[in-house]
Amino acid sequence: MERTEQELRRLEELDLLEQAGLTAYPYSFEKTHNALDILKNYSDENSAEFSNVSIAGRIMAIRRMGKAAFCHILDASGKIQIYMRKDDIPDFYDNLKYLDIGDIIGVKGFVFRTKTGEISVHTKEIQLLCKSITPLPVPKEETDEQGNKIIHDAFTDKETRYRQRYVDLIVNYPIRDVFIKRSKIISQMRKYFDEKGWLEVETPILQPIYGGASARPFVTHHNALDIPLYLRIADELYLKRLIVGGFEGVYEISKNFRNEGMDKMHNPEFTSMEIYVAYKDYNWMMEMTEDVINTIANEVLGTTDINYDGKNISLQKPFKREKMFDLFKKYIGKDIFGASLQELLQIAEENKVELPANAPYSKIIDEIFSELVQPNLINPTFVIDYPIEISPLAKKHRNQEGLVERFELFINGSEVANAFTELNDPRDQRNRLEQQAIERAKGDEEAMVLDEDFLHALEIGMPPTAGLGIGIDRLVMLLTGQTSIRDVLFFPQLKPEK
RNA sequence: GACUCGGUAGCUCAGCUGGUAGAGCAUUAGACUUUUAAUCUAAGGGCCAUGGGUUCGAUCCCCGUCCGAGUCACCA
Repeated sequence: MERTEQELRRLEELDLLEQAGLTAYPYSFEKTHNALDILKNYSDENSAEFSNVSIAGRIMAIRRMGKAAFCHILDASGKIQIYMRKDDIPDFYDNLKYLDIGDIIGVKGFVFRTKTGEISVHTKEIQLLCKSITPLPVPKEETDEQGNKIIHDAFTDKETRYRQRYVDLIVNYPIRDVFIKRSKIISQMRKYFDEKGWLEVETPILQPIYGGASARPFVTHHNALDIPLYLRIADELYLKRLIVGGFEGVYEISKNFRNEGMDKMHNPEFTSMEIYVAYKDYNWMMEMTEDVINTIANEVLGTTDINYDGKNISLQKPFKREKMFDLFKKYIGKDIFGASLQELLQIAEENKVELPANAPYSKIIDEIFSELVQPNLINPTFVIDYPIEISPLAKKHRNQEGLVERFELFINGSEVANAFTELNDPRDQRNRLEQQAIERAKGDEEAMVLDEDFLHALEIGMPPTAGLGIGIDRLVMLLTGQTSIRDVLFFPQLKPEK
């Protein structure tokens, strides 16, 4: 391994510190406060309560001035300034020159306010808790007259930020808010479902037959069984088996895997939430969906008004509800319900919607929708009643031939949720999956695979059920203002280096 | 997968019409006991992503490769 000049120097310093009798990697440290506890609660009146604090954190800046020094340390709550004088720590002070940005220290002392007014900790005892060998990027932070923070030499290289997220989290400290919000969004969602009495469950990730969505899977191999296994593309079919089994509300928050392209909206592994509730239909599910999103926004953000990508979006319920074919009418000026393949192709051509060669009917509808309608759906909109061809797991519409009871929720032109009144007539389900098998035989790699055991479960009998899937990553993007999925994942998929 | 842009010091970047590199921060040495982008003085640090080509000579021009970003395509 090649080491840089700075790393070699730090390794030497580490030796020197150890020769001086210090432990560079001790086992624990007793903290009494976080940086934020002190900054928020300290005042000149109650300073006595802060006469003996113990804090720890990573050195982010150090200013040595002869026989006194200042540094800023960063802990999980934020940054705080430390003041050190040779008089107070005579034994340690000479070692200060061997401390670097990136080292972790523990400090005991009293809180005070400096001449310039910054709340700081005056060190009485100091201990090295971890010596850092590899230098961190060193951005500088300036506060201008208006109190705005200006970052100089920010650590901006996306590739390194994603590959070394641990560095990114330290140096670009504010990004941790996105991940904290992500965690809160998920726990609020869980809380909402748990309070309703629905059961969080786990179903197989390794599946002998994949299903529940139209996508290409990852394939792996089980050695002992000597069979191929697929990483799940959706939870749907297993969760419905559990409804058959007698649970009346089950949900799962989990990773799905799709072997497809990656871009700002797609990562090969992504998190989704799927929930199935017995005796309900998609109308009920729409209300539940807007309620859960509304609740999460209020709990996590404290508001339902968000700004995303320069657009103001209201998550106030109720959300708009639009029938899919009404939207077609609205945005292409034509009723295409029941249109022939020829007519659809013509519309696609007129509107410059590009289609793959020999696209099936369902694909064309889908393309026309995503090109001409979807981008217009900025405020939350439930698009309801889809053509049967593109929804093989949804129940036939109770009033209208050729449609199913399905909705998708679009916000800012992007799909956030997908739901239907679940198809529970085993005869119809078999027909539809057989139709998929035909599409598959014709070369549609994404068409669903027929799962006999799933059909068997439906033949045992599944009560009327409503099902919903929410793309957690996209919801998090929306609620945190991020425009790339990579920025809501700690470790987005990248090509291996070299 | 296609196109565009990018890869130069630990970090952020500059580098002219081709003449083998520059700044700030970081680092090192010195000064400084309330600094805060600390300051002042001095110094070190580079296989210019990578492999070829053109040229007397390539960070720069040409071709290939790798990695990333963006757009499109594929894809919910």
